Amino acid sequence: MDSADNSKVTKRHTGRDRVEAGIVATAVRIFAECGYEGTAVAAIAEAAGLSKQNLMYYFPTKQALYERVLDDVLDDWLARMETLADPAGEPADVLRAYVHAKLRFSREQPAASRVYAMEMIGGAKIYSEQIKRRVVPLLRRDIEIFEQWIAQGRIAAVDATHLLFALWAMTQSYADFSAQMKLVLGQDELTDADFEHAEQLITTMVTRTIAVD
Amino acid sequence: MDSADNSKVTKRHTGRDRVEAGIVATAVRIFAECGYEGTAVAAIAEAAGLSKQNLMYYFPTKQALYERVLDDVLDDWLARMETLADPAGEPADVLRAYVHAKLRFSREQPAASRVYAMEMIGGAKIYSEQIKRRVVPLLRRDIEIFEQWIAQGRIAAVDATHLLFALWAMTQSYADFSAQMKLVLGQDELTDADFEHAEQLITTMVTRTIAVD
DNA sequence: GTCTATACGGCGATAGAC
DNA sequence: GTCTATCGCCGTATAGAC
Repeated sequence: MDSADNSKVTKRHTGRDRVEAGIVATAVRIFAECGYEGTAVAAIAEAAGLSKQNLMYYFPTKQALYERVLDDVLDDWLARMETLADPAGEPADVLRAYVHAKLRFSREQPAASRVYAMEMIGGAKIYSEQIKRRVVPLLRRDIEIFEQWIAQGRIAAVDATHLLFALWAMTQSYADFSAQMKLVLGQDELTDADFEHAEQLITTMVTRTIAVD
Repeated sequence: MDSADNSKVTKRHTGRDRVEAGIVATAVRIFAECGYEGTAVAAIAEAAGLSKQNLMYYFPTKQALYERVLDDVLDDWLARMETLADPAGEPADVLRAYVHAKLRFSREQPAASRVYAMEMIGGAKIYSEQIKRRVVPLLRRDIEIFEQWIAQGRIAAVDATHLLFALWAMTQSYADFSAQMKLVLGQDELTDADFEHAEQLITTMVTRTIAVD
């Protein structure tokens, strides 16, 4: 369970951990591009540089690999997010940092974001229990912090739950809907400048939304 | 191409059109739930009440059916959206109507929204040409209208492109991420009240964002 | 641990009778 | 237009040699 052991110092299982990490890294990309059913284990194996049968020595089933991919996605995302919400901090600063971190995740790990999004859109048939355990409590805690701020008159009285949904949606979309954005912008890729403009606009929206009159 | 002929008055092809419409309506739901590759043609056929082979008489290939589904999704969405953007109208009113219409689409046609979203997340490998032809021009026109408003000083000077992306993301997410929202809210379904709160929050955000100082 | 070979099922698509 | 029958491929998973 404590599989977030990426340090090169650790010697135990070095070989196996390295191989697994390589497989997972490749699998994230292909699952994101083709979806769960659309992905062939053989395609992941080939891209990762081993045989299909050898891959299935490390991950006995396709679903096991898929769940491991989602585990790692959550590990990465939670590690970036857990320190952020500080009830005592200045709300505008906290929210700015929140937007920045979430947008950075969309920028740096778009495949991770997309795999998670596809699982959600399909109704989280495989992974809903993990989401309930690991994600929902954090989101509820964030909502509570927003509501404390409102009760203390530190931000305007808006719907805290839907404010969080809005934050999530706006930042997430720069990974999930980048294909459409690229078409609108007439670009092959989203650039650093695009992400800076996005961050500025979203931050502006949030700041003006929570400003007390 | 001019397949948007739903009037019951039209007698030609009545039988065939009815059957096709039934198939498409069923297919939208199943594609949304299982994805393109995860969907078996036989599953659609059974749910629609005919044999797989008979379905393939109406739609020769799975991909043809899928494209038809996306065509109909776009038809519905465009019909709801095309009359909205009015450069002469009051910006706040236009944007309120935009949010209302898009959110209503997420409420009434979540499956349609999800099929479209899944196609986008996967990189629009099948449907990007249609999106380029039918969607992108409309989005660009909306962005231009926002920029006119800014040039005229009728709304605050924000990034028009990313404002549109934000609008799209926030409204879309109530269809695409409803699974996660339901988990956070602890509800089996999103209710009318949830959508009203969403609309109020999003409208508030947009209104405060565009307000001139 | 890695490879070869193969079992097994599911699915898209086609052919042809009625 | 609808049905029965079937082909052929692909993909997961397993067995067993090295």
